[in-house]
Amino acid sequence: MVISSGEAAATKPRGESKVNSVDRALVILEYLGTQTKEVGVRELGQAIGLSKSSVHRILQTLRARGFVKWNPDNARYSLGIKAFEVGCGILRSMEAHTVAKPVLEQLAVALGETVFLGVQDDTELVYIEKVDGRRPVKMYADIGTRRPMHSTGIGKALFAHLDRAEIDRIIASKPLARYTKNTIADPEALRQELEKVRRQGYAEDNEETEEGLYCVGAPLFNYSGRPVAAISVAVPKFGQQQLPRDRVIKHVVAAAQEISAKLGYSGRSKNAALA
Amino acid sequence: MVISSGEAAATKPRGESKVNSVDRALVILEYLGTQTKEVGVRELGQAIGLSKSSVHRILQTLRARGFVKWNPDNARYSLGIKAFEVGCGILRSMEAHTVAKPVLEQLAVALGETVFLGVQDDTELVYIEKVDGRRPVKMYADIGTRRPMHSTGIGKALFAHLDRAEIDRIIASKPLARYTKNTIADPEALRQELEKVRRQGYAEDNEETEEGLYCVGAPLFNYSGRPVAAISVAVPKFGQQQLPRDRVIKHVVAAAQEISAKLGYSGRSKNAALA
DNA sequence: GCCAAGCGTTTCGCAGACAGGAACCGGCCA
DNA sequence: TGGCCGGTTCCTGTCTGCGAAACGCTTGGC
Repeated sequence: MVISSGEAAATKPRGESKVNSVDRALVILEYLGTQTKEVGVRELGQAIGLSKSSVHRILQTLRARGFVKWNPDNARYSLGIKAFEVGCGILRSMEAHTVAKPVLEQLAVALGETVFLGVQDDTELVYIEKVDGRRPVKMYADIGTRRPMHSTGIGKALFAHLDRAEIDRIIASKPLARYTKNTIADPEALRQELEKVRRQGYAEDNEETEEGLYCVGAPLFNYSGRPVAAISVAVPKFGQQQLPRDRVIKHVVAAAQEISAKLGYSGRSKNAALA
Repeated sequence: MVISSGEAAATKPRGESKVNSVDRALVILEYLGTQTKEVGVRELGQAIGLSKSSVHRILQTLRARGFVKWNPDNARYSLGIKAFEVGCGILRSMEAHTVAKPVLEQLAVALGETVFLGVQDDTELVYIEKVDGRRPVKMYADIGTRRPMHSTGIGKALFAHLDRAEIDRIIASKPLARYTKNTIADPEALRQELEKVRRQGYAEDNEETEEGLYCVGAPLFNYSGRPVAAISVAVPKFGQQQLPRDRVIKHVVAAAQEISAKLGYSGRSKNAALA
């Protein structure tokens, strides 16, 4: 069923029925997820525009289920372990993660650099796994972090293998943010870059997200030829990094192909299969 | 509100105020977290005892915030990436995780076995990090998994360093489940075991959770001397495993002490500080 | 040692949001 | 083709959840 053409018109007038209090609870969870420190009821209410009592009542509910932790010493709230437990459930149902992890670990050892696994979420990308390399410094990104699709190795690797319509949608969704002087912030240039990435089968991020950081990303395909995730290796440009590009690229592409094969990918794309 | 304060209700003056729909939404999230496959509205409603329309309305709300993903092909629901993203927020605010991870990776390389990091959550323990060793088989546990405190290396290492009252509370909370013939299921025997663990500074799990699996766990203390987490190494007893116990124990304890030191632990316990 | 300010918690009456049965729609299978 | 199963939408009475205000408690300034 491909009704992508009229979906905007068809889905829009449809009842946007939602439950107010549930929505508020989710906003609270989101907010707590961004905070590294415990927060108070009032502060929380002010941050998200709700009355103290409403926030308090919802927090009690979240607490009763373990999604929120309450510190009896200062009566402040923070995210509970249950939130983590539930969120991790997604990894168990994601075959790509299970299959990819051991390969990522080999890759990290072979190259000695930090390796990432990421998936697309709407118009952005979320890192879902990270294996550190031998380098002491390694705070480029963390599991659960969100990044744009156009500036990272993983992002571009995924981006390039989407349908034309999907690419258009993402590019149109918001202006391409610029992070460094190398960031590709022009839509037309990005399209050309994606075309190149698609042809060569891997993506390079040459200080496009962060100064001094070079990344190589490659997509993972499942049995149906859909790009379900992507991996990347981050190589700092500081110091004397002897790793030649070719070597990094070769390893990343090989690892990606190994994972794709384990996911049942036979080399044919989704588009070809549907045509 | 009906005047219920007349008699027995006086025992419940404590505000048990909670928001019904939020609670239901959390139940839905919990349920989705346990499923590896997408579920339908009706199935979900039956599983948690709610009407189709209520479930649907809540799912729409969760979906709008990205906590739930909707598969347009089969119109089924599953956990959304946002749930993962939010849940991971807890790792960023947990110093022990950040500090421990590189040490765990060294440990995994040094011993070639799988290493875990876990924290206490009420009466149980939750794994929050895992670094695989070189062995091919390694499906003992996964990140986000819950385990009892009395049968695992990590669990006993944490358990042993809690306050007396806390130990009593956890033991009293539910009967000690037996998993293998070695599981310590007797409260008194467990107390003695914990005393031993506390004295020697590490915990051994000799096939107490799973047949054929030997683990060594050690606690991590923060600046205030509180046991905030614990690490463990799992060694399969199958095949020819040459790793002598002493070597595993030495490495685990050393790694735990290194992490504790980085967390500001100076060697004095919380109890001593309070006395 | 006092008072004031700020915090989290609790109360309470009313508005209106929510629950859930039932109808509707569309796809799948026999 | 007809029956079934599941998702979505509609509608109404009920009871839930909202938020201003009151309540204790702790803190810090004078």
